[in-house]
Amino acid sequence: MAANRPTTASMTRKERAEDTRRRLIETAIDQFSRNHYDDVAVSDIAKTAGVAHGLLFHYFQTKRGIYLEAMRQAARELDLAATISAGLPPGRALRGLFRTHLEHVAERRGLALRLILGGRGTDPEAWELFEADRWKSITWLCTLLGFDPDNQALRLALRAAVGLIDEMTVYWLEHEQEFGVDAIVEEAVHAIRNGLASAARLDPALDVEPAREVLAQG
Amino acid sequence: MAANRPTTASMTRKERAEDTRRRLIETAIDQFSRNHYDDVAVSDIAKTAGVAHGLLFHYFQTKRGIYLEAMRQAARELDLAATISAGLPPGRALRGLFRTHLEHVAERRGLALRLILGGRGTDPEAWELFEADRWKSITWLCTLLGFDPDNQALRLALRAAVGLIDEMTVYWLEHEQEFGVDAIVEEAVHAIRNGLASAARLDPALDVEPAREVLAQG
Amino acid sequence: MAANRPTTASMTRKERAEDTRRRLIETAIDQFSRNHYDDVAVSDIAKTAGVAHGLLFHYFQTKRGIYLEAMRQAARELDLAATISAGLPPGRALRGLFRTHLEHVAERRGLALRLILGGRGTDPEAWELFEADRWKSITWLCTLLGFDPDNQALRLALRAAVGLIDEMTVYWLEHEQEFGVDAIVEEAVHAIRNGLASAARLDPALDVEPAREVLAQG
Amino acid sequence: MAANRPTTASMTRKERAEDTRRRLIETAIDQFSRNHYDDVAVSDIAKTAGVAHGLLFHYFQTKRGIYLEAMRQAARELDLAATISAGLPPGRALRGLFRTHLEHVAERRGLALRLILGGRGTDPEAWELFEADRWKSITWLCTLLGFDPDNQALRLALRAAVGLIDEMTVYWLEHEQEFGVDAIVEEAVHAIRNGLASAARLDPALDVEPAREVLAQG
DNA sequence: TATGAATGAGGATTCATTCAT
DNA sequence: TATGAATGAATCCTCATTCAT
Repeated sequence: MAANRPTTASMTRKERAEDTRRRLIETAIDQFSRNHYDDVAVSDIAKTAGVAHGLLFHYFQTKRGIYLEAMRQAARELDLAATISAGLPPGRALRGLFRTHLEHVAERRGLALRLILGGRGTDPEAWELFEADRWKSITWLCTLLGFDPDNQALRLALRAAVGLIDEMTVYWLEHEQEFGVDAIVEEAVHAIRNGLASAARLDPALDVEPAREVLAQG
Repeated sequence: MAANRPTTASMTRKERAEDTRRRLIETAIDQFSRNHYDDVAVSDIAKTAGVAHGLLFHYFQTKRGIYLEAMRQAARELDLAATISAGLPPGRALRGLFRTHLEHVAERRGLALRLILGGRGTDPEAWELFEADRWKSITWLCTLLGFDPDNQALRLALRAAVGLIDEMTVYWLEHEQEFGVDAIVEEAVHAIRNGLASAARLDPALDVEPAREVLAQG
Repeated sequence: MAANRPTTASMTRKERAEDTRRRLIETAIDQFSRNHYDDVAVSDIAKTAGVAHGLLFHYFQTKRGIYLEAMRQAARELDLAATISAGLPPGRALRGLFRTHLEHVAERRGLALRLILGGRGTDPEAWELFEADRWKSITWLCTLLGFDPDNQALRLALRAAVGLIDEMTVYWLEHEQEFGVDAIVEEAVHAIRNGLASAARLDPALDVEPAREVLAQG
Repeated sequence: MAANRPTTASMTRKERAEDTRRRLIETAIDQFSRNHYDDVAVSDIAKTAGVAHGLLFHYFQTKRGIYLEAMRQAARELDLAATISAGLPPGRALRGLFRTHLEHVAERRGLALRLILGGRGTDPEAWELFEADRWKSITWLCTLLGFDPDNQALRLALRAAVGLIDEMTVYWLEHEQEFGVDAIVEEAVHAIRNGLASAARLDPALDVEPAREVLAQG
């Protein structure tokens, strides 16, 4: 689990401190993606990280402190929107984004299943962290396709489509990838396109056909 | 909170016991749908139910015992499939089922948001209880439409469609029902129909068009 | 475990009550010889005896109540002195008494190992019950041999001899009776005879030789 | 109760910790030799030791943990064999050993009466601790006298002799030492010598006379 | 006599957090 | 920065005992 890093001996005091902090967060992410907040003991995190109990409080003040820090770090790692590559045609960009996302998620299975796809069941504040990323992606997509990101019908339909994609991802992860990544990516695009159609039904003022056309081409 | 019931005086000993038990479960459902397992204290449940601390253990042995009992009861209350009315044409039946479900869910908002739609984040064993209901519904639908409920592509696509519906329901609940129930029901049916199409893309051996047609008519 | 008794149906009300009581005590002896007082739950006794929880209190008022009643019953069952047969020559009587004791003890292994031979570790009040039996036997023996049962040296030496016999019994019970009962009985008699000698050394006023002679003949 | 120790102020942090630990064990021995395991409350131990409730668990994890640690410490303190002085003639060595043992036991009356001489009635695991010491002494004695310590007859007879000695010790302790230590020591030696004779009767292959002779001289 | 629901005190254990070194 | 001893509140669970039926 621990990557090979320079030995303790070869580090300056500051580097060692930085390293300790990193190790704590790393361990925290690991524990919190396995267990619920209340089922994780700070003393366990410290012990596993090989660090004195009290030091954890020196760095993060409180249990909730290290928890949120860990969540922030996890969100950063799995941030969909962070990988958006500008300049590509929308269909291409979206497909690339989904593929990258699936790869990330497959790598960090436990983390993803519990934190990202785990649903609202977890801590609300933490959920917001990940939910914010989702909305960032939705907003980005709306803008890309020339829609008003505040349109209620669009928001409902696209958020629901993301729900579909999340659930599909879970099924895919849990069934040892019986389906190829390409097929899943394609279904994700379909989900978005169907979402646009759904939005148009809920709000007839929307003209979604051009956008659906554009996304069809990848 | 307490429903109107016959007064304590008018009950036999056994009826009073039954009532106490019911009251405990009721309270437990309430508490567990507000807070996470670890954040609920058994003593609180007992106190709220107006019952001695130890009695709870007399009935349920352990905290987890009453928790699971409460979850089972909640699942029973919100069981989609339980309301299936036989004999109707599929499209009609499905729409009726969705409508009933949405009404239930609107009534038991807190419970639904945390437990049913709350996701895998909560207790795995509890999640299974609700997940089982979902699969029961999916299986019922497959059978109704003449499909093999074990087909992997169908399973993935329909489970994903349910994910969409759940997320749509959450959005609908959280936005004070800006959209009419009818519109949501209609979108849910679309989600299922799109799911069938998705399944056919993943598994070309499937012939889904007739079923999609049938569902279009409500 | 439960002996064959007339069926419940064939009993009068009073007999049934008597039977219930007996069953409770029987169960209590069993449980208390397996576990320490605090580790036995009244509810367990009641459940095992197949009797309502509260009924136990009807009969015995308190946990300690049924405990002492059970101990008394156990003491009665294993009372050494109870089997004393008058009229025999001392050596013969003593040997018969030891043999009977060993047989009893072998039959009620669990009970004996924990309660009788278990030592002072158990409840003092219960220990007294069994200790009293021991002193009764010692007194009987002194009288039989014409000694003053209050002589301190005799008391110390004979009580110590009983300690030897008890420990020998434990060893014998735990080693599947590698040694024949006859040999053990003979060693027990030796222990008593050595006890007399020991008493004489501690209190030179005692003349024990005649008694030692008498006991040698069996 | 508390021995004279350097004041708190004069200690390093580590020394103070060590001291706290010691104080906890000391208190535990005290409590457990007065009351049965279940009748001792951890919170009482902590309070008496003047230490926070939770600290006890920091050191010993569980109630049973501190209990066994206390028993081990008690066993160490009263270990007969630990005081064996090599090089002396057997009779002399044995007598010295008995005298030391009696002195120890008289000092730690409560502890001895309940734990060491208390018998099998207490916790089996704890009993084993003390029983092991007894067998160590018996083995030492066998070796000293040139016997095979695995001989069954010897084992039975010597273990029984130890039973005699224990019971004699109890009587002696409870009767305010009416008999002098020397007399008791001498009787203990007699018990061992009689044990050897007993073994020879049970196993005629044993030649115990020389050893009995040797022990006679002290 | 018999039942088992109801009570509430008591006790082990966990754990976040503080703090002296 | 780093350590781990110390604190005490919080919580689950057990169990003897009572009592209405």
